[in-house]
Amino acid sequence: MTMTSDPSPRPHVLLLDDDHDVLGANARFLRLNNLDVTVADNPERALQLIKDSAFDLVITDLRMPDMSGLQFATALRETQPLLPILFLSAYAVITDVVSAMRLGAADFLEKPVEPDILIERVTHILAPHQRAAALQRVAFDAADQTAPFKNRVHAYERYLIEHALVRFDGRVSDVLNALQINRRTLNDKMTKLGISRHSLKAQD
Amino acid sequence: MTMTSDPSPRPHVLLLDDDHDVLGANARFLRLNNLDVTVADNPERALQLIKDSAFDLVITDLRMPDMSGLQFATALRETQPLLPILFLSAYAVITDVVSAMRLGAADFLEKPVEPDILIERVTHILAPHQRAAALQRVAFDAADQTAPFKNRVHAYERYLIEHALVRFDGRVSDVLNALQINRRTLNDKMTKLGISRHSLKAQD
DNA sequence: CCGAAATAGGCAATTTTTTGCCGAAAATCA
DNA sequence: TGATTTTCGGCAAAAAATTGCCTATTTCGG
Repeated sequence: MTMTSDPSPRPHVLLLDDDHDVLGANARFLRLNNLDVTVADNPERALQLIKDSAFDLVITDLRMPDMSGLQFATALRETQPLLPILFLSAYAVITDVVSAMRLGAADFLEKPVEPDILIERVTHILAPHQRAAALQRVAFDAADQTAPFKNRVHAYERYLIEHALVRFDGRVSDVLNALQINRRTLNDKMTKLGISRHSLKAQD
Repeated sequence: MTMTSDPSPRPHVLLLDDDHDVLGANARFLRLNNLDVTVADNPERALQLIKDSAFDLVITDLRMPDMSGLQFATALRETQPLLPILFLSAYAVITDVVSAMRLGAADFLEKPVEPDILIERVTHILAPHQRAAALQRVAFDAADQTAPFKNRVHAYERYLIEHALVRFDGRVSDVLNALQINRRTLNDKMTKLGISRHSLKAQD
């Protein structure tokens, strides 16, 4: 799991809304904030676009004519169980929010949304440690139910350590402090689990 | 299935609300529906009760004087990453619902809640297959990023064991086989982590 | 009710993990 | 470059976890 020389370009965001005014305004604003934005004004089109290229985030309205945002998200989840989804809605009721979160929504905002708030939430969702949290769900939830207990615990320990190393850019001392673990113990675990701090440092 | 001489066949529910009228009314109604209900009128008391005995569900108000329902749930999740939580709130805003779901809430209902709806949701949450699904969704990653390494690993171990127990309806022998773990080790871990197989068996 | 099977706790031997201390190697900085 | 900080492995004592054996209790099916 080496993060070699990934140029890490701009995050690719898919924006879905049936209202062209909202669509244009939000797209413009997100682009101003250095995001690569693709727009769709209906769910079918959005699903098609997702099939064709990779996105880092999907932002969708909840109320749309053909298909609700929840139906769209359900369809999306069939092929993309991890892709972060941010819901926007003008007249959200509690049950919609509950349903959206159960589908694994990254966040849920009320329209009209303040541009500053939108950018703040989007940035948060796209932040490395947030993505790592999403990865964690696959890694351990969906993971191999047949693996022995010990292996699964070791996999989780590996995740925790790698995650902390990424978070602190490979600085062991910070990891020690964050995880509240003995230095010697951490070193031993890293050796045993085959973790190298060098391969987890940022490169730019 | 077997309703013979089970010492505690009825699900044990903890009801937390600072309003004594609401507390009494809901408790009475839940008891009429064959649930074993314990009440608390403040979060500290609730946390103490949970430390002392095993519950199958916690129902809590969101707005309370000393500590919000979200703070309460956060504290609860430190020791009980899997215990289903049902939130009730009169003036819920979207962000509260999002936060609650992120803490692994089983459901979120608006006050005043129709007794029939309440019972329907509670029954649904307590259904074995629902609990299994909740285990997969919430799990351990609700634990905060600042918790010590050891605590997080323990939370994960707890998750694995509780998940397996639910999956096999409390049959330890099947859990041993699935997790490929020594029987003695499993028993010790369950004791140390405070896991009871009885509270994870199916019941109706 | 009885007998068989499953479950769980006490105990002690064994194994593994954790920890502190030492010094060496590597990275960082002035 | 040289000084300082950070990282890391060897070693051994201490602590904790794992395991097997034995037995008590509970559960289950007649």
